Amino acid sequence: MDVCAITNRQRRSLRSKSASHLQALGALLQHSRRLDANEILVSEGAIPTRVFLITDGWAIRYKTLADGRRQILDFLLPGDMAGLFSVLFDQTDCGVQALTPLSIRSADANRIITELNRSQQLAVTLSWLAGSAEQRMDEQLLRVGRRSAGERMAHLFVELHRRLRRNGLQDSMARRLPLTQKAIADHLGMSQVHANRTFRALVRRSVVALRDGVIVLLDLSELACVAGFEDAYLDHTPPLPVSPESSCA
Amino acid sequence: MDVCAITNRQRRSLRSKSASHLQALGALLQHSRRLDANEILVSEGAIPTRVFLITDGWAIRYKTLADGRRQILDFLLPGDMAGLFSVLFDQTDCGVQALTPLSIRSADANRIITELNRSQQLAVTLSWLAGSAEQRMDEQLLRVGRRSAGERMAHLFVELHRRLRRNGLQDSMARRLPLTQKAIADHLGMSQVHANRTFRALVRRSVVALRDGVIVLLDLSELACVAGFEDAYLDHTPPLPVSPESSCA
DNA sequence: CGTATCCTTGAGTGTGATCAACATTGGTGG
DNA sequence: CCACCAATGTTGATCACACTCAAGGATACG
Repeated sequence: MDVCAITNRQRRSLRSKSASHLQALGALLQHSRRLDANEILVSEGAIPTRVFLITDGWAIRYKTLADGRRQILDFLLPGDMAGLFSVLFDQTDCGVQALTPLSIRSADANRIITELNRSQQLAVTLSWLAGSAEQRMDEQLLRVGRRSAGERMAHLFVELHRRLRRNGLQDSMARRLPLTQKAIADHLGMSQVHANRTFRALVRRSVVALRDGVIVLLDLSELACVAGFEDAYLDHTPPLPVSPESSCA
Repeated sequence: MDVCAITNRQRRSLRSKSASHLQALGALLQHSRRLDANEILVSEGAIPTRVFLITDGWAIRYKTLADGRRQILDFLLPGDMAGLFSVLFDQTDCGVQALTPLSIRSADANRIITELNRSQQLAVTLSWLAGSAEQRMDEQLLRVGRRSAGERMAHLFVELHRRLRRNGLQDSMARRLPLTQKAIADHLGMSQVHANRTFRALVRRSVVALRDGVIVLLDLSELACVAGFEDAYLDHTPPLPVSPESSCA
């Protein structure tokens, strides 16, 4: 009997249990709310008090420097959670802000901590979410640190498309990204002007377009090619049970 | 009674429990081993089979692109763990390599998974470690994305010093960084040549020096100043129980 | 309408990359 | 012990990618 096979079975079991407990975690988040675009959910350095689930719209996790330079660490899409790890600490290390009008559900940090102490599985689920998040951060770091501007942007677009699809959106919807060029710039570590020029270059190659202020992905395989996208790094880390209609899009 | 105070008490309790379970986790890692510099512990894309604790020496977590460009995601110092989150997935998203001669202790992934299913607290501890790691990654992303070369390098040095001290090293030892300029470059997203020039500039200001191939930090407060170091982002995330002299202003 | 936000484009500048050469060190084998 | 090689650090010259500054156009909103 292969040791590795045993491990894999255990992993699968861990994962499916986590998936079901993710539902349980979702059930804790009762309180619904809507926010306008640009509204701040969590400010940098605040004391964490609530945990959020994005049910509709996009948000960002970000950090800023004293002189105003901003880095968008991560985009939060429908189905993603926010503030989950900060719950364990006294201070949030980054802010969270709505990028579009937003629908969220949330719960008090107390509630989550209590539950965390009680439920074995919730804790495992949390580790698992943390692991997924870290994999994304790793990829993002490689992107910013070692790829050219064009590669960075194409790569980001492909990743967002995959995440949207995985979170349950139709392909046609997953191709529509409500991003400003400033936001892209702040995520990819470049100036807004340069983001524009880089974007224009992709438009000229007909792989993307800008329609009504929304970025539309036209040619995903060409985009993946430009990006030098190394496949499947997202595929083995589904944060939600791959149920047909898992989300609330 | 302030809700926030309750939360904080719960947090503290969670944290101290995690701290003690970190010891327990360490106890699981029985198997000792030594490696030469540059030896690879985990190759990229491998199936995770073991979890490591660095007991002496430095290692790196890294990713590479097809054409050889490399990004060092994180430095692993004595007292740090590796491979802990990958255990939950089928594939490691990054490689781990010794930077100096290395002493490690390790355990089989099976063992960890089994324990994870059994021990409530281990899972919480894992989440907590994941949270700390994520905070570091966030800071690293801000560094690479939004800081100038000089700021980046100074900031990295300050962070490494603090981490070394927090992991229990004497100040004089924590000022000695066994880094090649290529490694620094690959971590900060710049060329080796530029890393050299940037480093030289710091040497000229007498804040650092190179002695016997080891980088020595001379003036930490000046270094923090050059870095625009925003204080204390590491201080509230001690991975070990907060010992009396944890801080170093 | 005036103001704000975002996109677009041009011009000039500079940070950082690339290429190349050389010094120094440490290790290896003849 | 010396010759050789592989890493690493250092420096110069050249060039390109990306930044800043600036200005104008489009759209939305009060």
